[in-house]
Amino acid sequence: MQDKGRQGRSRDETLLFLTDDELRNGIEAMYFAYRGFTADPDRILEEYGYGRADHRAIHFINRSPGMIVSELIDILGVTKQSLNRVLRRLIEDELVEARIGDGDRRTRRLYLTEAGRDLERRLSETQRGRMRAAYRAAGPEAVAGFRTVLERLMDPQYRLGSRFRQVK
Amino acid sequence: MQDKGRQGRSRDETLLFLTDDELRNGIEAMYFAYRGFTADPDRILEEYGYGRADHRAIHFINRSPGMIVSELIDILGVTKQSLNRVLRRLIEDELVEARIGDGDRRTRRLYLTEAGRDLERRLSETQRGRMRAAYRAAGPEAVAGFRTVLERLMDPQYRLGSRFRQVK
DNA sequence: CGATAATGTCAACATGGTTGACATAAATTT
DNA sequence: AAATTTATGTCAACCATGTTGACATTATCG
Repeated sequence: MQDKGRQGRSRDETLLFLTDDELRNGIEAMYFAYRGFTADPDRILEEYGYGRADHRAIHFINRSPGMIVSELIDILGVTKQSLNRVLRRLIEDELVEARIGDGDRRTRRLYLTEAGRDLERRLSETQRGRMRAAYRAAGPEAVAGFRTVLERLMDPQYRLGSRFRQVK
Repeated sequence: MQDKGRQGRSRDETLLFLTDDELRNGIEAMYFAYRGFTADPDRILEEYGYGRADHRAIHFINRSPGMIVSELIDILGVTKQSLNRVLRRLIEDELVEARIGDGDRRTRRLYLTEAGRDLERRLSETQRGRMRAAYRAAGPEAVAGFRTVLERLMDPQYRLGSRFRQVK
């Protein structure tokens, strides 16, 4: 945290939070925080024989019920083959239901079944629990900062604001 | 961001940042931010035929040169077999050097070679670039909040303070 | 000397990604 | 109406990265 590693860019304000050291600390913090953040759901998923990929599908289907397959592919950033392997099992296991699209009958609208919502709730509860504890300990201003930086770290099309009003 | 989904727990202060909705937004933000955050290094690694596991090993060896294998295993949270597969290749490719421990000759002290440091620098530069842009756009107070929440999200033994003075 | 510790290695397996090729049904364009 | 495009599904092969279990070597410790 000392003042070292500063290049030519030093204005007269305190830009210490932009030193390479601070940036490296932030990078490491992201790594460890993400790991902690996924640890609890991973344990639950293991009971069911599911993995993180299943969790993500469940999360986003719950978040936007009626989403079609190609939208989910875009959000997850995986190939249709990869997603299909996941979806096929979730549908077989009756956690997810795929209904034929009303307008465009080529599409499949995805919904969680009651059992799907139950698992989602279990997964989400532990994760929200950890998030809530972190938020509570850090306080509202820290949380606002946390969210601001996260939004800036993601690729712009995934920012909360952009995600549900695509231009296309 | 409206006032909905609040349960019985509402004190008279503004606890809106603890609503399930806000928590879910935070969870999603972590997911997308982590993805953005790893995207640039992933592209570079692909050129070399390396993956994220190699990146992590390189990162931590650079961070603490002379670290022994078992310490790296603990930090990464993987098995020795898994790490060994990664290390073997990095050593063969002469990005990492493993020297016999001075005191305890059973141990191997790990160091990046010149080539290893070069790759580390390339990987780190893009990642720091993104982090710097996010930090700069968000400002120092947001950054402080970001770091506070991240520290709370990780398992306690990985917090920056704890990591280099283990009780053991 | 015997037990323990640090490391390495082989093999088998699981998860979750990829690419490529092909199939079907429905919508859209010509 | 026919041709093309789109949305989805499927098979197969492959890769990266994790796991468990078994075993070997070398060095340290009691």
